[in-house]
Amino acid sequence: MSIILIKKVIRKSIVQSIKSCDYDLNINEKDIKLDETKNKDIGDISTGISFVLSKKNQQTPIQIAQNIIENISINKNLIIKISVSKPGFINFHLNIKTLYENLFQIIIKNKKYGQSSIGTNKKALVEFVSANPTGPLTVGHGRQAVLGDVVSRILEFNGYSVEREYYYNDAGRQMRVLEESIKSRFIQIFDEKNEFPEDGYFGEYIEDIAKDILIKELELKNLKELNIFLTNLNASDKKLHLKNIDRINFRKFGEKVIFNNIKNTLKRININFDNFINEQKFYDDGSIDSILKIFEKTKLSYKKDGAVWLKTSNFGKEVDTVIIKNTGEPTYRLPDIAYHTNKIKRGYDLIINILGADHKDTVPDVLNGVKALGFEINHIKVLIHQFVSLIVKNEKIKMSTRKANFVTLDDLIDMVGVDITRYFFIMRGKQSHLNFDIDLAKKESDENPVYYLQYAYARICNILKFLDEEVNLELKKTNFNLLIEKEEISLMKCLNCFDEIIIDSLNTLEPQTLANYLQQLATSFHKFYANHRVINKNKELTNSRIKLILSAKIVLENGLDILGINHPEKM
RNA sequence: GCGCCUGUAGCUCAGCUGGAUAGAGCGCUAGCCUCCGGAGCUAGAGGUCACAAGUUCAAAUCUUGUCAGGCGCACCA
Repeated sequence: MSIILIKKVIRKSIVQSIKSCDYDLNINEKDIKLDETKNKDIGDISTGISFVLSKKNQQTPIQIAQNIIENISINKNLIIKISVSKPGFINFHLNIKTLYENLFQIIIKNKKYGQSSIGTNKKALVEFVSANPTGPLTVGHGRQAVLGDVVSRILEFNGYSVEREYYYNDAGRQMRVLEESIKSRFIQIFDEKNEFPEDGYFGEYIEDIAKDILIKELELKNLKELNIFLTNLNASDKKLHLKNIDRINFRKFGEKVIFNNIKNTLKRININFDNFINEQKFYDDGSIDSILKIFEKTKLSYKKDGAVWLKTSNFGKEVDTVIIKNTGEPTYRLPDIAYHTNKIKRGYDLIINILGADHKDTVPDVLNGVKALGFEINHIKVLIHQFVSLIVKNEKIKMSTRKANFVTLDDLIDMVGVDITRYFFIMRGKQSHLNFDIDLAKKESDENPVYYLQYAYARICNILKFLDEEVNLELKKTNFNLLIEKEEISLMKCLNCFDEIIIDSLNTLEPQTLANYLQQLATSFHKFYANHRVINKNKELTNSRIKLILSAKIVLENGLDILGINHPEKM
């Protein structure tokens, strides 16, 4: 029986016992907090409920604990022993049979082991990355990309059918600046003195795009040919080439190149989006107009200084917010509201939006706007993650695509590989302000914790290769009772917790919970491996241990699959 | 100035719905392969859990204040 169900049984038994002891306290099962004990000699699961009870009842915690365990009735097949310790804890000792039974379940269920049915027949939408195509994805985007993908995988493991969605805007100010930047670099090819826009995109990729455009214009094959062409150019030729510049669509070309690059990068780290949604859609289908009319009608918006304002002060904000500039152009909030109502109308059971900390303050505006339009928003979850800071020569640098002080996600993948890239971002909580030191990343990549997990997996695969044909591996004939060593038991206990970890990561949507668990599991396996031989002269014991490591293999595999990390059989 | 996030070992970070002796990796010190992979295992050094008060039987965890850092507070997205 899984740890979740065992805990349920314990809670129920405690509540019944408390009632039969006539203690004065209204307590239900949810109030009984159960903890894993650190020291397994004391017990496996403990509770401090006696401390709570001793307050209203004139007895010491120890006395209460004694009373509770004297009056408790609990299935001996699950809990073999209950004890009281020091100031008044009640400790439950698991019956080892439950661990054996769990191994059996793991092997039967295999890839399905640990899955819950919470999301069965439910649809979820996860929106993430959503970077406008103004430059390559940076390690900053990488954090969000991996977080979003793993959140999606957690949902899928729990039965949800998930759509991954990327929302972008290729019409705003950013894109105009991009266009000017490319154009300026293009002109600079012929006229070095041409001024580059002060707030332009300074990255080298802009020059590359400009050159690509020229290569295409001149119908050349590659950069080499272009360089030859340019060295042979005289002054009057240069002017000639700048003459036709207005018919070139710099923005469109740039967008195409950059978007391809972004999609490529995502593909490299095994992230595949189902939908790409362009903001323009909501102008075209009239939803922005109709929302505007509703706001006007319900007096949630008003005109002032030539602009249209949304009364965000009605939602508890200090000031109102402009939704249409005096130029007649909407700010991003309006299409965002339209987009979110569109998400809701598409009928998902769960809508997740992953955003960087810089967007946090806009969330209430959008959600309140959607709510004001009469939509239910309880099934929308917004996950905020903190930034990745770049450490260069021991100094923190804020990454900016515009200022071109960033490390691209592609560079990171080139340096350390896909698995370490993914693991790097999910082994830490999304609220941590990550420091990314590129030199350290290179240096540590050989010693990275992700290898520790993969090594455990590869070791298991390797052992299985040495199996003697004479060993009877029939599951029903397996004598689990032979697994009694300390390391075997702690490995089995670890395996027993997987389903709880899964539920936990579903509730919190924090992937690092799972990453931490897998580290523990790998440790537990490596310790077992170091102390005991799986394949040994005793064929019956060999079979039992094979079942144990097979279970570890299955759980490692299921866990790594959720994290989207490979588990090679050889390293 | 206001709001949100963070401060834990030399470094990078777990632990945070309060529970028993605060953990991991890297780095440092010393051990362990006749034997299924030493990318591993064992032992050790290293901590006023930023600081201060409070709540509690119990605080790294909750509350308040202070200090330090990140991010917001646009007719940018």
